Amino acid sequence: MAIPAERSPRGPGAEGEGAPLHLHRHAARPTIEDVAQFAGVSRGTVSRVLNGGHHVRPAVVANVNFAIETLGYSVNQAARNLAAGRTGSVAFVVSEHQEHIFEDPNYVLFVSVFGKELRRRGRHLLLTAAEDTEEEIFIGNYLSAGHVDGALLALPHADEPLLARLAQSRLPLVVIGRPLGYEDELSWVAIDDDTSAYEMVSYLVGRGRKRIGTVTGPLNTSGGRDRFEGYKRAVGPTFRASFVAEGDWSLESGRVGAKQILARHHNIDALFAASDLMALGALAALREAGRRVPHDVAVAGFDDSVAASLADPPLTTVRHPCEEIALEALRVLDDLMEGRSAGPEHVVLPTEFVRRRSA
Amino acid sequence: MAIPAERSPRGPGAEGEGAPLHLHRHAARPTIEDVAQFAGVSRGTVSRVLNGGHHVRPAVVANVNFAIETLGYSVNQAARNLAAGRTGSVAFVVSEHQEHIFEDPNYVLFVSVFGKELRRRGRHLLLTAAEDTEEEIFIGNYLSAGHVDGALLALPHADEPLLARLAQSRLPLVVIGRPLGYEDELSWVAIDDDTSAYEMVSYLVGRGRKRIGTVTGPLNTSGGRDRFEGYKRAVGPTFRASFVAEGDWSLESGRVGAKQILARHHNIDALFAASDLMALGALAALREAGRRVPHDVAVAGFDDSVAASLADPPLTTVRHPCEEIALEALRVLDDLMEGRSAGPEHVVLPTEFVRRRSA
DNA sequence: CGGCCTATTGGGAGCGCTCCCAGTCCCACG
DNA sequence: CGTGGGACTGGGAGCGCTCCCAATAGGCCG
Repeated sequence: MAIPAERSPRGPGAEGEGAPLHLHRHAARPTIEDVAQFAGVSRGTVSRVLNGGHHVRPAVVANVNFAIETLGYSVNQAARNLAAGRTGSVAFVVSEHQEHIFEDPNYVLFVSVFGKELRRRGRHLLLTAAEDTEEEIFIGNYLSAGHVDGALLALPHADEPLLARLAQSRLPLVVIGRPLGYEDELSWVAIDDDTSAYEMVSYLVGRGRKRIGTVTGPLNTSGGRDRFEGYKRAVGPTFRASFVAEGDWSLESGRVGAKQILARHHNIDALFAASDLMALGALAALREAGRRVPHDVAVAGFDDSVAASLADPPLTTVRHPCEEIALEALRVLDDLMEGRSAGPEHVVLPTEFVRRRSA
Repeated sequence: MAIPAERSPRGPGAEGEGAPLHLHRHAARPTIEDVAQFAGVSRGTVSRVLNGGHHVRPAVVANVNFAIETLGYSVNQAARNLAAGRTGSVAFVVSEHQEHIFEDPNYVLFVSVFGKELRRRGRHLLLTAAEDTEEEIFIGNYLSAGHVDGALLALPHADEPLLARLAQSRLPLVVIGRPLGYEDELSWVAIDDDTSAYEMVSYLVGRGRKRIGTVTGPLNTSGGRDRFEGYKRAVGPTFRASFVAEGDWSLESGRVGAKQILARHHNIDALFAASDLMALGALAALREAGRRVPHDVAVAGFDDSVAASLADPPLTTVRHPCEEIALEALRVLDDLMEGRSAGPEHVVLPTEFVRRRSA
């Protein structure tokens, strides 16, 4: 019942000879019209209920919902998107080489949260990794061509041509992390890297550590730069460049960086790595050099990724609220897409000091 | 030009008073009609060109393509999907806990390949992780409700209720890896785990190793089981259960497993881990136990993931052709979705022995 | 040279929604 | 009791495609 026989076949042809085959494809998913008929209201009313139920009597809302439940109706996104003039998808753009992406648990977490949340809103997540400049151009074109309603960007490097391109398109955009050079024009969600790093290094100082080295993130990213600034502020006048090595967030770069510093100052008593992964690398380097952690050298990481608690010893680190960042970015993007926000929005989320055994 | 003034506004209202505002949204993306007009053909012809150009004169095809290029036209997926009666998306379902997923580079590679390839075909990738039974039910309903055109499954465990549920839905489905218990009814793409493992362990035997331990994958997965079978076949009558520890693919389980075997047989001279990650863990355990690799103990992994070449020493392993598997799975799924295949299709892809320094 | 067949082409119908204009109904107010 | 106005509803129009039927244009055979 409620799947009326008059659901007309595709073309005008082939009437009366028994139901045309293509009518049965997929057991005829019910449409909004079926629901309307079942509930004894009009298509318009069902649509209203589907979209928040405003201006519909509560009793009618209940009726319609009952019909929806009974018929097992679920909205056809394609039709909705076409009618509403949107695409129904949001892109998540990362510009990194694949090896790095897979290494970084944060990305995976972002993807997971974005995917789940967007599905709840009847939207899709489009994953795009810009591995080289050519890809970036393709992506830029693709995004500007109107295939997506908005985009979430995680572009660590400051010199992104993609960013410049997208900044002037009208596409709703939210950047994860502070976009160097576009802080004012674009919306972004980030943490206070500087202060977080400052607090961590101050903690090391407070524990009596005197010779504190650091493996920084890439200094052309806001995260890398700001965490380094925090470190400098905390060590104060004792700062010396020979205590610093620049890494690229990766485990390997942490190992190499720690080795360099160790070669220059065999007596360092603490090491602040700007990411957990690099801290893991540093841990390996220290082990190889025969240093005990935290007894000889205290090690601090950043991110509080899964790796941090699995490390040996578990890492003292700064919790980077990835999930909250993801949700907040989504909220800002929603506002942008629905035209609810006046201008670029900037959100800074708090971090949290996590003390474990490495420092 | 070519954006004709007669593109009618939404409703019948507000004519003649200058163009209604909403006409300008997004700079009016050109439609198939605009292209048709520009090329001097009909909508139908443009559509034909868009879909392969069959039954259209080459000269006309060229014309239409020129128009498309000139106007910067790109198809509106929502409209296409609605008209074609499909959803335009494909789900990739993984059932694993998040920590494991992020640990496994294979998944990330799959996601990347699927995403890129599907985008090329104008489809979306829907990522869904079934973290618990409740989630599985939700996903099962969601998929069966007709929100996707097909699904790719990576469900390592044999006892998947989700699998049972989906197996009887009419949804086109391709499983990555051999689905224990559903080998015949479902399509799948896999490698020959048994033979690959057999060859690897035979290699160890051929190098004169006599006491070969193994850390297996979960024995309720086809991969774990089959690699173990290959190991048993290769060691032959010298097989003893005390040389075996069951792992769960994770690094940590590799370490634990190796330690167990080491405790029982302090004189093992080779170790076959059913995954690179577990081999990495085993490497750590051996290092802690003061064994040199490969001098004292040869170590072999499986997968040839990025981790394998970064390990110290680099791992001798079996290359698992992830990318090829992904592409093949997509092809099979395409066939299924387009109704081109008669029944379930089964593909077994070749692996490759990769010799590095660990064995 | 006429008729038949096939390769092309045009364009009507419709996919399942959202939007929005016109009512319709009902209640408070004067 | 008449009227204005707000809360609800119904349903036409249209989103931009694909499908498919009918129509046209050649090409080939007898």
